[in-house]
Amino acid sequence: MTDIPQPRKSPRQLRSQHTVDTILQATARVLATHGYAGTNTNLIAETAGVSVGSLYQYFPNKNALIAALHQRHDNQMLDVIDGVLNSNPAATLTERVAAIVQAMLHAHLLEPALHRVLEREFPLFDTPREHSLADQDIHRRMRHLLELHRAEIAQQDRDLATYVVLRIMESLVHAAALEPPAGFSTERLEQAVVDAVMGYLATPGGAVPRKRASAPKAGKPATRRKTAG
Amino acid sequence: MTDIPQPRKSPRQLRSQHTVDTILQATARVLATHGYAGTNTNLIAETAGVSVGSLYQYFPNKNALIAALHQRHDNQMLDVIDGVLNSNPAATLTERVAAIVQAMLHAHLLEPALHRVLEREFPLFDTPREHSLADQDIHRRMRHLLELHRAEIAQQDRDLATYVVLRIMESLVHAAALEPPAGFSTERLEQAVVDAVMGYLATPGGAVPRKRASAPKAGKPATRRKTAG
Amino acid sequence: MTDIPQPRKSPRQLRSQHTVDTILQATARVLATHGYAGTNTNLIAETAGVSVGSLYQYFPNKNALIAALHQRHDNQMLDVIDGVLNSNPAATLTERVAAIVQAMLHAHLLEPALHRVLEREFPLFDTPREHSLADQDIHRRMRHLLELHRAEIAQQDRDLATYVVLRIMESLVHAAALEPPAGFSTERLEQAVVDAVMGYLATPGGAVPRKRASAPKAGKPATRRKTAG
Amino acid sequence: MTDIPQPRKSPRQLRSQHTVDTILQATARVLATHGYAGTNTNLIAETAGVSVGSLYQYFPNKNALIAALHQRHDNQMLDVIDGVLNSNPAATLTERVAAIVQAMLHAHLLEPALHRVLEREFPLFDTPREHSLADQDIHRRMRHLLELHRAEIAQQDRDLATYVVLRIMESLVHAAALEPPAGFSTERLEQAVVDAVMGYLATPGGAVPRKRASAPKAGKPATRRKTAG
DNA sequence: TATGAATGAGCGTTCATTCAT
DNA sequence: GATGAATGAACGCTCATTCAT
Repeated sequence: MTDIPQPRKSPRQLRSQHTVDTILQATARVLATHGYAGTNTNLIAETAGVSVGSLYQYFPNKNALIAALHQRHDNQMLDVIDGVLNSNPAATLTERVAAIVQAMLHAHLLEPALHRVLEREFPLFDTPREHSLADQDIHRRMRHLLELHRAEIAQQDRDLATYVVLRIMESLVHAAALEPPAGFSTERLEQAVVDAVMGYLATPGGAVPRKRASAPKAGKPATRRKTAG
Repeated sequence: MTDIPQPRKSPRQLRSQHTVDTILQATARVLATHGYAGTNTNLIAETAGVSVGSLYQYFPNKNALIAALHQRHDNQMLDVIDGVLNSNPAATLTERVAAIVQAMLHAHLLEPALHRVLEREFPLFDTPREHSLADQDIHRRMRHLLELHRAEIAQQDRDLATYVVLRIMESLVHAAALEPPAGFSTERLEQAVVDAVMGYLATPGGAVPRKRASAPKAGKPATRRKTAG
Repeated sequence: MTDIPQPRKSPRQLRSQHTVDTILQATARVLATHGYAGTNTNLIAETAGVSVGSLYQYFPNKNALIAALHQRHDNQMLDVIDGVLNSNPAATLTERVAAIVQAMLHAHLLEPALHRVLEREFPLFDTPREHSLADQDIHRRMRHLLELHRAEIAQQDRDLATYVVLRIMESLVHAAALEPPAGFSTERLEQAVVDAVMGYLATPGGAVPRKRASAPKAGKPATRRKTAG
Repeated sequence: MTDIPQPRKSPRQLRSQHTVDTILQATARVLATHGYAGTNTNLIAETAGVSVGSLYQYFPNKNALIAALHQRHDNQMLDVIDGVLNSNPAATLTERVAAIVQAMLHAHLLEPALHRVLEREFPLFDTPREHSLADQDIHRRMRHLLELHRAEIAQQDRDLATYVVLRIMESLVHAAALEPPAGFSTERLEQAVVDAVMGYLATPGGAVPRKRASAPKAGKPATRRKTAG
């Protein structure tokens, strides 16, 4: 539980790097096909065509394998955001958010079973979501994106907004990709994620009087101004 | 994995009912303090001051204990929504959403460690999110709420909206209560959840041209009409 | 393992006797339908419509139940033999053996599953087949039968013969009733048991020179005289 | 109950083979000394001087251990018959049967306690006596033996005769070796087994009128013709 | 370095038996 | 007597990890 999930040794040789990759692939496959409960290091090693001993040469323990997979996933997400940031400089925020959501969804749809497991099994869950480096990078990139489009955003606190947007994206993309509710196409769900993100950003925020407010007049929806000229 | 998490026998005598409660309390405590990996039935029984045999008299297996805890939690959430629905008939949607969010947050803050574990460990996760009865009720209630306030909502598909709103609430409330980002007060996080929900509902949706549409001109934000009047 | 399998108290009252019978019936049924591994006292009690406590009022432990069932079976066999002995005074040995075999077979065919289990599970197997009273009675009756027909028997030692005949009957009747080889009708198997018993009895016995005998001439079958004029 | 009792992996290395042997020896010893009820995998492993893990590396479950012991025993019996078949071509059927009986008895007398347990505990007893390969071989060999000596046999159906002979041998050898009745020497019991087998084979069979035949006149023994010229 | 046989603590679960009611 | 909730020792089995080869 309190293990350091770092690769035991950084593979300097090519062969080692290849072995590490193979093991990780095997871990993903076993996790996806057998679920967490059915996953064990011996099976992973066997699937990878490697001996258990070798596995432990590169990963100090089972948790490290899962942590590495999380790492990998975080990096993929990071790449997704980076890709969007670095292309089409003229795009609107909505377009960019849509592009990110679409790419995320796509990534999750490649191995839904694996992601279903990864979503639940976070080996170091004692430590309060000790953000991985990639995780911090993701935050930074997203914050940068919001900064770029600050004119299109009603939310004032961009740091908080970054956090909220990432949470919304994560949960809704997971929902859409991994446990899609019956009756809705992936396209509509995808659109819903974008709606949720953009809707939040378009909201000034903090407008609701907390507790004990004299009951507002009527059913008028939250008033909203266009966020940009 | 494919177990039926139904109590083995419904306790008829008072003594039995008490035993069941005690066991569930103990499960929550052990889960919260030891995490899922550190939780085992013998420890639960010991903590409950009960023999393992008694535990298995009422719960067919370990998973059933967790499932029961989920059930309990779902029912709490259901009560929260019901409570809001049944009070203050003149309230706006925003106020009601705010009330629900606040109550949810409050509920999660009572036993954050337990909820942290419950969030990840869903013993029946093979079954494609086979919504518990309470879960379905929650959906129904929320849909009813949106129906009541349909005039304040821009999203057309109220079924989809219900799903999205519940997902957003769940993920952001969890985030706010169980792994709050440093630097933000609970109040602000709470407000952010409301913003996200209301922002989404206020968005007409579907406005984004999908793939390969003639690239939009410029950085115009997602257009948005006032949802009502 | 070293338990005394005697009923804890002899049921003097009618109600008690009935309870005991019910429990024994239930034991038989559970044993037959669930096999030994699937049989447990709680299930037996439930099947009998009686509480476990009551069960233990009449049987000191699980083994006692099985022992009682064996007892019951032994008594049935005893009755079978008695019945044959007490009828048709003019019958030949062959006819009587045939009648016994037939009755035994019939008895086993009523509850083959039960007998299959009973055959294997003899609770006191440590004690070297401590013959039950009924068992001893059976031996006595069979010896008496052979005595009556001594003129038709070639085997000299009637005590040994009794033992052998009972063993043959038991094993072949079990085989015929409980695991009949494919391709043979019950009738033929039944006949085979009679053949085996009568064949043995018709053999003078001890005719084979032990080890180192000067090799006999040829393939002549074991010569045999008619056993009786 | 419905387990496949195949070794989990066939040990390729010498060390492995040795481990397997040791485990089987230990199983036999524990079974013989503690009985089936007193036998458990941890004890077996301990007795073998091996860890439970190792035991389960080669045997999928407890039953597989017993099944392997049965296998071993079946093979021994097979060897016994083969040995007799391949020696002394001039021997009569009686001599050969005597030799087989003697060898079987001898084999059982080496580890009577073990065989006592094995006789009762046949882990695969659900499967309708799915004869092991060795078991089938035994049948084939015995049938071949009867074929060779068909001139010395009165029973017409040699397939049925094979079955009956094997059952008789098995039950009487067990009786003689494992629970010898007081008062008889092993030699006499051995002779009795031979008598039973040869007596059965010398009987034409089927001579008994079935049910309700006009009652035969008197105590004439089962008539019997000489089986061969 | 790689292998894979071996380890053994530990877990989920059962069930014969007891005893307060 | 009868009940059935409670007990808890014990067992089958797993699997992360080690280490001799």
